[in-house]
Amino acid sequence: MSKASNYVSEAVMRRLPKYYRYLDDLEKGGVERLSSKELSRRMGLTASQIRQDLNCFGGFGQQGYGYNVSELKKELIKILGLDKKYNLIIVGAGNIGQALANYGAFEKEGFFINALFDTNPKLIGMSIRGIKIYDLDYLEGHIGDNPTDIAIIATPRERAQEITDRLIACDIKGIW
Amino acid sequence: MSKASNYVSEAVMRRLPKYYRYLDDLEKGGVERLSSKELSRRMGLTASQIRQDLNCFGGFGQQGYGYNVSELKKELIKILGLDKKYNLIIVGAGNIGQALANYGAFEKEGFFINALFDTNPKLIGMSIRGIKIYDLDYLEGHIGDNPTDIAIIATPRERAQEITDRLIACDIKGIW
DNA sequence: ATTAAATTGTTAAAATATTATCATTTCGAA
DNA sequence: TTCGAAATGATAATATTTTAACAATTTAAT
Repeated sequence: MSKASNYVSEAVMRRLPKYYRYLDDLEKGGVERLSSKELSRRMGLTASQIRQDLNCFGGFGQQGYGYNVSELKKELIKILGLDKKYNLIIVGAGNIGQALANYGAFEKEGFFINALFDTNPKLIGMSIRGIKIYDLDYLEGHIGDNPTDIAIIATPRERAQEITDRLIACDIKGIW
Repeated sequence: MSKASNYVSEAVMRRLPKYYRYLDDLEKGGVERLSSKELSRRMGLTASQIRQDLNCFGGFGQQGYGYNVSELKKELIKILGLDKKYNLIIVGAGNIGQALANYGAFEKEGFFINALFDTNPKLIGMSIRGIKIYDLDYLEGHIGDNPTDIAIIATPRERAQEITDRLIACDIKGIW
């Protein structure tokens, strides 16, 4: 049923979120079953590519029938890790950082913003939607004390490199 | 000097903005000359790839010397169209749409937001930084009357497809 | 119960993209 | 001025990605 190889190419990984979004829409639209051909028509890819992409993770379809939309969507959720929760921090509490912190919809997708960091004394100590703004000096301390999966860098570009280096030193899994 | 072929692969196009950002940083750091080898070291690509990518557009380098940073940057500006001005509209004046409209830094890069669109009667008629919010019904009308290069969709996802269709019907060059 | 149509998963072929190689050119030191 | 080191741009080799083809299986109609 499922393939032996465990390596999945980057090109495939890039397409997975797109598959997921289409399946989510189709499921919401009440579509239950779907052929690679039909999906290819909608997405503008080839049916062959879709079948090959999905087969990297296992034979989710059924010959002569196609794919079950909900089932396939569930598999994609597992593959993409959308069923997991992620803890975020935002470095830079300026315009963009504040806008992101205020934008509540991330929680629904499993992303929880735990802290903001900045160097501006006027901002340090403030809270946005209950999320505290800390002194940038405390960055490593916070990451050491709190599980942190992803950091969003929302600083002027000049500072981004330095921040990136510091985050990498902390073993952050994802930087955005 | 320059290559005959005029087709440039998507993979190359995806890398160009990254080249530009590195060159911009290097120029600001006072670096005048640069070899493909040195750039490859910094960017984590192969020197060969960099040379081949750049050669899609012409022989900007000099044997035995390398590339002149400012000159190469200028070429990339031309290739990427960063010297041009673009007129934008934002469809959806909710959280994200407003945040984008408020974020002034786009103008510096040549992107001018000309209008916002929404269906919410409370928002229609309002202005953000002098940018008016129009009724979504007026979308086609506005695009017909004003040069519009790019549309940013900042609506809930359910509406995005319909908006996209309408924008495509208007011959918008870019949708984000 | 048969059969035709539809569809998958897999294998093979074709197309693209990346990397290595190398002749040629330029710089810069002796 | 000569020579070696450094570097490009082009070409060739390798690797990856995409597409096509097809046997096997399932559905559904007659």
